[in-house]
Amino acid sequence: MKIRELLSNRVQEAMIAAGVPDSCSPMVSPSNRPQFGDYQANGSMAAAKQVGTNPRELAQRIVDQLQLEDIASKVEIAGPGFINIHLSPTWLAQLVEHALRQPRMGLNAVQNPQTVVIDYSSPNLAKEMHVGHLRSTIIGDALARLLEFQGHKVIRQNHVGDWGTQFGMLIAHLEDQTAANQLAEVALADLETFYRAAKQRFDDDTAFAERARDYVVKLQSGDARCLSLWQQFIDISVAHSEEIYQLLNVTLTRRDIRAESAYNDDLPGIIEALQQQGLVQEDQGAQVAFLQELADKEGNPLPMIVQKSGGGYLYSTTDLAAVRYRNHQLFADRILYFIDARQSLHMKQVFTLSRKAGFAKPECSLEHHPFGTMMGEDGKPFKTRAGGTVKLAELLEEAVSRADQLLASKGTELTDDARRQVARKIGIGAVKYADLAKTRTNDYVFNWESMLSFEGNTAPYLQYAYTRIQSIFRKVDQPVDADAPIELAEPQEQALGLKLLQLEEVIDQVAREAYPHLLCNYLYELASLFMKFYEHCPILRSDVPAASRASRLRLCQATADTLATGLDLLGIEVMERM
RNA sequence: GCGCCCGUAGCUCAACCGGAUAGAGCAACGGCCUUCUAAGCCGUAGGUUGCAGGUUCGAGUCCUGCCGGGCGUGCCA
Repeated sequence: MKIRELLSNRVQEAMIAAGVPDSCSPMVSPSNRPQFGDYQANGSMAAAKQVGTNPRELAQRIVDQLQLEDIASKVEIAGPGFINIHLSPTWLAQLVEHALRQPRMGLNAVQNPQTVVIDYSSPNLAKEMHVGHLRSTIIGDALARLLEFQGHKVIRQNHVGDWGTQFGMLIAHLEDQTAANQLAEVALADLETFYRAAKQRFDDDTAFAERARDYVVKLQSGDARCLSLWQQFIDISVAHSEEIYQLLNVTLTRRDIRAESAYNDDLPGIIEALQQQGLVQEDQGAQVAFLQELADKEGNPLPMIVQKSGGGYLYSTTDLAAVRYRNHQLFADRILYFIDARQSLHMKQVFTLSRKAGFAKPECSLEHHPFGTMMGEDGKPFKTRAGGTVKLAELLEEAVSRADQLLASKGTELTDDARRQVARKIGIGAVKYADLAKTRTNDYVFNWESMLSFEGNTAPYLQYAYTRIQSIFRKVDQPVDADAPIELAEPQEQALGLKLLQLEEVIDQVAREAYPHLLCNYLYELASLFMKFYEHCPILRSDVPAASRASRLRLCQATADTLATGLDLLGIEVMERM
């Protein structure tokens, strides 16, 4: 049940009955102040302008036509023509009861499931995963979970970088290490160190650099020896990534990898297709598409190189091949890219040319959902004190370790073993939530203090709300009456009940706009309303009437389920105790 | 040069196709635990939404100009 949708329909009907053209939106949204009711319809002001009448009078005519007797306790007109709707607590109580009786709190799968390809994480396998990969990985995974929950067919595509000139020096260096009787696994235990060593030799040793370049050519021409070394390198690097994904509670697996190299054989065909359609021309030896759609204000088209003058391909070529594959092999209805905002222009170019070349079907939605950079507290990109990139593995270890120390300092009753489990969920959850809770498109400041202070809009606050509920259930001496009527008598109960019913609206919005912070905000508000309810409405105290107790226990259950579901969509775990 | 993004309380962030008195948390101050986990709740204080114009019944939100910051901009990805 989506209350907003229901009210929108009712108000729209009333507007039409009041003589307003059906192109006018009812503009129903949750009220921002309690005195303005639960929902407000703001459409009559704009409609009055179009009809040429007084907005307050029109609002009155709409209200006269409005059929809400069954669900609203009060409808009033305020200000220049706002229509404020106060919902009936008994009606809300019925809705909560109804939702509780159904699986998944009554959240149904969408009517028209789509095939949605999600391109996210996509680290470069030449190096270890670092903080720069965190946002794409976390946000993309949240959308994958959420769209899957809605019933869409989600195809994860981890477009890892496993090809290119740097692999020449890496496999040359690997060859020397293994020749010196060192196991590949040992040599590659620290990818970052390995990369730096290879780069150092490449820069200092001309003979080595020569061999590295030679290996690039051999690799691309399918030399068995080089391919074998390359494969060893890739396997170990992928294993590193998988470890990170598991620790992060991210759903990506080896099967979701569709590496750059997977498109190698397609690249000549991409260029041919572009040439045949006259979409590219040779310019200074390179194959270039001049995009009039992205021209500057003088009308100069934007150049996009798709093949280098030496015949080599670029990431633009691979991305074009990926669009074609996702359209014509995976049959995508939507393709979501969770890629750094700095690549916005590149994505525009890829999308534009893909459309023109027919790699993307007209009905397929191509969506770049960019995100900002993770900043340190100094306002500059997040780095170690020494100025290096921060390894993701080390960051996550620190998060878990900090959470563990915090648990210890709070005097938790958990056993050491249980505490480690909980520390992992809290630490990892804190890092993920801190990222997810900020508007995706903005840069954001990474700060241990605020994400692990466990106060305010943080994962631990939500997890704590959940454990408080579980604690209540542990203390209940009699079985909970699963059919007890819900009563929303106190204001805190009404506010909580209404919020519980709004999850689906939020999920829909996140699915459309790919902004997980909307779900975070919702969950925080829900937890916050629960805390107020918890403080104000006693449940197990002996002086609480049995009917109130049963009703409140069911509200607790609904809150716990909603929190767990919402957090799960974000890839964050809950625990019974903390 | 051109293009894109950003600028909201001391700090970190919200504000749902333009809506009412711009909201939270942190930090500050004051209350609330012999009773369901105080990682909590209640309250006080804190704002010329970078600046100046414009459109509108109504602008943090849209338009123009300026200031400040970030990023991108033909052979890396």
